[in-house]
Amino acid sequence: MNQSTTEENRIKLLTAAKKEFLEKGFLNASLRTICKNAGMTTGAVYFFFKDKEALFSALIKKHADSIYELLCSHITAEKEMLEEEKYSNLEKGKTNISDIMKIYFQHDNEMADDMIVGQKVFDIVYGNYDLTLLLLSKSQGTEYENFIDKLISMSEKHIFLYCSLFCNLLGMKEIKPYVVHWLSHLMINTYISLFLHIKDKNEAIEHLPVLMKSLQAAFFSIFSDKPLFL
Amino acid sequence: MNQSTTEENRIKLLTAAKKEFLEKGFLNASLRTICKNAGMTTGAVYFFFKDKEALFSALIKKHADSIYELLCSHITAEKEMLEEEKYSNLEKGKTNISDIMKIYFQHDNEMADDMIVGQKVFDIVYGNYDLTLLLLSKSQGTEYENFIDKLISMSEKHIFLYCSLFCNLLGMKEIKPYVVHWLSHLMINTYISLFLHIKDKNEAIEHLPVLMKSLQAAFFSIFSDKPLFL
Amino acid sequence: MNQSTTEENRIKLLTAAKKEFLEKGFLNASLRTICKNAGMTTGAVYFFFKDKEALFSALIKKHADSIYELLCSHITAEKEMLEEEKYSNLEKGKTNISDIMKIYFQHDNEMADDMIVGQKVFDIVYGNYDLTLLLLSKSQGTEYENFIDKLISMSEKHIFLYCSLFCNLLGMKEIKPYVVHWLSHLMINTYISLFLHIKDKNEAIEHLPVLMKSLQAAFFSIFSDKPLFL
Amino acid sequence: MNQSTTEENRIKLLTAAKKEFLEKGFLNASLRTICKNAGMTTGAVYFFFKDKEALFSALIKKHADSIYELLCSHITAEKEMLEEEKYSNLEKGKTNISDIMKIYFQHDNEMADDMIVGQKVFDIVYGNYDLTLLLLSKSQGTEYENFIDKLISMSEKHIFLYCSLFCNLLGMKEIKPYVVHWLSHLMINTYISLFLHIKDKNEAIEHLPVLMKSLQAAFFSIFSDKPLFL
DNA sequence: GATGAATGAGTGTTCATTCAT
DNA sequence: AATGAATGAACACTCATTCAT
Repeated sequence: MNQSTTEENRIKLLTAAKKEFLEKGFLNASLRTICKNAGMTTGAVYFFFKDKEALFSALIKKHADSIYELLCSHITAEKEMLEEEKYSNLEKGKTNISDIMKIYFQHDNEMADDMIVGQKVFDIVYGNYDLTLLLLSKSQGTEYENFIDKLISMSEKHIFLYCSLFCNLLGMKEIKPYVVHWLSHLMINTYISLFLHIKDKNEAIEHLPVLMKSLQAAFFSIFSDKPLFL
Repeated sequence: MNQSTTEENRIKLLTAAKKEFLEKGFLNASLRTICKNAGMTTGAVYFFFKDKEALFSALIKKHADSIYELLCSHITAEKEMLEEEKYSNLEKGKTNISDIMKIYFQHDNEMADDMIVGQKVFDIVYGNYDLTLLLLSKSQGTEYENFIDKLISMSEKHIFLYCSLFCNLLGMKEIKPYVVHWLSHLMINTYISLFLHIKDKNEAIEHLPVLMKSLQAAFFSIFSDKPLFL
Repeated sequence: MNQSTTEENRIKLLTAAKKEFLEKGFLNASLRTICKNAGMTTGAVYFFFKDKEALFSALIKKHADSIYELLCSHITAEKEMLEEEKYSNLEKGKTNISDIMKIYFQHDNEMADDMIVGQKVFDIVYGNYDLTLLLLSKSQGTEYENFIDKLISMSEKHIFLYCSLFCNLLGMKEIKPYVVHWLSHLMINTYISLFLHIKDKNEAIEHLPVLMKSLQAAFFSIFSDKPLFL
Repeated sequence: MNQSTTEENRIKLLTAAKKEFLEKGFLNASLRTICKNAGMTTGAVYFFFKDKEALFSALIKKHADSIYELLCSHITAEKEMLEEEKYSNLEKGKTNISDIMKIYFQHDNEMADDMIVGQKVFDIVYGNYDLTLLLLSKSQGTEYENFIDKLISMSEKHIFLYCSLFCNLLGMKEIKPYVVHWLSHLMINTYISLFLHIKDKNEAIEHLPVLMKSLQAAFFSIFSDKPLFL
């Protein structure tokens, strides 16, 4: 018991910090309160952590990194798929969107990739609900305050590749940058909204197919001039 | 001159407050700074306003209300349209989604209702860019911090009516509440994201048709079991 | 009584600050102690002063300025005397130090300039003994921590002019810069040491003639190769 | 290896302390920083030293002592010289200052005593420039903060003897105590100023003859009533 | 011999708010 | 109608020091 006391105190501090940050957000959280709740004195926090922000980061760094990296690897994977040129049989400028969608969903059926990634994300994200909440909603004033924007802009690059490819095949002019951004925004916030509203992971996962299908509809509709698929 | 001085001072205070809140957000804004910039002393603010939050509210109340009410009246209007039962020719449980869409877009062609509302919203929202920014991004810590959620949950009721009607006609079981919420989230955030990224109203409006079509695709795809309109 | 309370409080604060700074020096002084002794709360100091250093400066600025300016004007005056070329009858390179001293002390007898300046300095410096003490001994950590150096380097320029002139007349090579600096150091510290040791102004003034004569001896000996005026 | 490790750690600590004290002065130095730079933990310092001040003292005690003792022994030596009564041929009350100076400088030519002491001082003082700097400029808050005063008041006793003797021979009344103090101040600060401004020992020594001659002029001028050696 | 953890009082500073005038 | 003075609690953070191990 004795030798673990320090680590226990560190954890007490982190636990109290998590609670306080969740309740008040980073900026309004009080180190005093955290220490008091951890049964320690104000100075103690500075033994373990450089400053208030380091305490916050210590809570969520690993978590934030794993979320970020999962998205990175997903995007890298998709990029490779595009480079494999599944769409290479299609004739540039003369293809129509239905042909593209057929290929897209073939692949999707095989891999169900989007949903697999979705599930992985949910494993992590729901694996520590509080930390994710901290990261997404309570990090204003820290280096993580733009975390969502980072996710969006990463996903944006990925979506842009698809848009470029499809526009090229369809003979359309490029999708406007903001629309690409918006699509990315849509996707990332779909996950985030789901997370924030549905506290139970399995229930969230049950929602995924519908949301994905709907997002895909939103996405592909971009490439059609017709009012809507009629 | 004398009787208007007071009103002038009120306005100076509000102007300085707007600047400060925009720069730092509600919580981090300093009343001291506001008063200094308004050329007044700290006490003055308490003559005009009950406290810091009342000052913030005084800035955006009208603006927030008008946005809120516009959405209300839009929803009421749509509700009436539904009650007029444009879809009454369709046979319950035996209609398919294409039929519904035909009617939906007929009406839309006549009215271009969604886009008209969109334009009205933009008139208000871009009419005072700063106040909208305050409301959407700088209101944490005030009664308005959940303003977006309020919009979403109002829009939710509206979307729910459509969903109910369509499901009924299609013989589907009801759309899950969260999916309805999410659709609403999608729509509201589409406006908000557009606003935050595109500072120029006309440019924003140019984006609307694409975004609306895409949102409609997302919406209608909900009612189809098929992977996607193929 | 009521309307003067604020100014009284300001003075209480300054008085308490003076006491605390004198006892502990700027860096080790505690604003809390100052406020407590002034019968005020910690925040009060920030109504009157920007920060701790501004409180210190408020105490001694005028005082420091008047000392500095007195020295400035003295030096300017002496410079003009040199420009009047009292020494113009002497032949460059062929004069000896006794001739120079004769002229120097002629002027000095008329004006007793050095001592008059000395007396003025003492009027100011002893006029508020505590403030001078603050400035000279307790200002580490403030903008005044190098005040003495400023005085020395100003006096240095003045002494340099004399040295240049005399060396020129004597046909000597220039006095080394450090020696000029040291002479300046000598002079300024003579005043400062006197001040710090002799708390009574008149007693201090009684010492001046001896010290001045001795300093002059130190000064003129620089220009002689002989062991000493024998 | 083991038994020297402790000593090595002591030295690491002292080295890091020297650096920190030089940079920030005693009061503003941080034990934390010292320990960190020494690669040790905060507690370690308290094994070797009683407290912060003991650490400082451990650095400079020997150095300060040797400077102090050199001055002591010099003064003792001079006292003996005086007791040998080199000036015993002179008639009390009827001697003039020139006669005294002749003897003084005779002795000085033989021994060049002042300058020899000066060189010894410089060997020590420049032998460890950092420690001397610590002692002279960074010791505020420690028992050494008045070290210079101690030197001055010791040298004072020495100068007092000369003054007494000379006054006696000259038939003058005693030099005032403060003037004696000031002369001592002059001398000690001449060394200190030289040290602080001229980092190179040999260059400093080159300056000594001029400074000494000048100081001697200052000294002997004290015993003359005439305006100055004319 | 030295660590590493923890203390607790201390720092200067900022804040929204109050209130007599 | 508005000032200007003052409050007092709160803030993040630093410090020299202690002590069980």
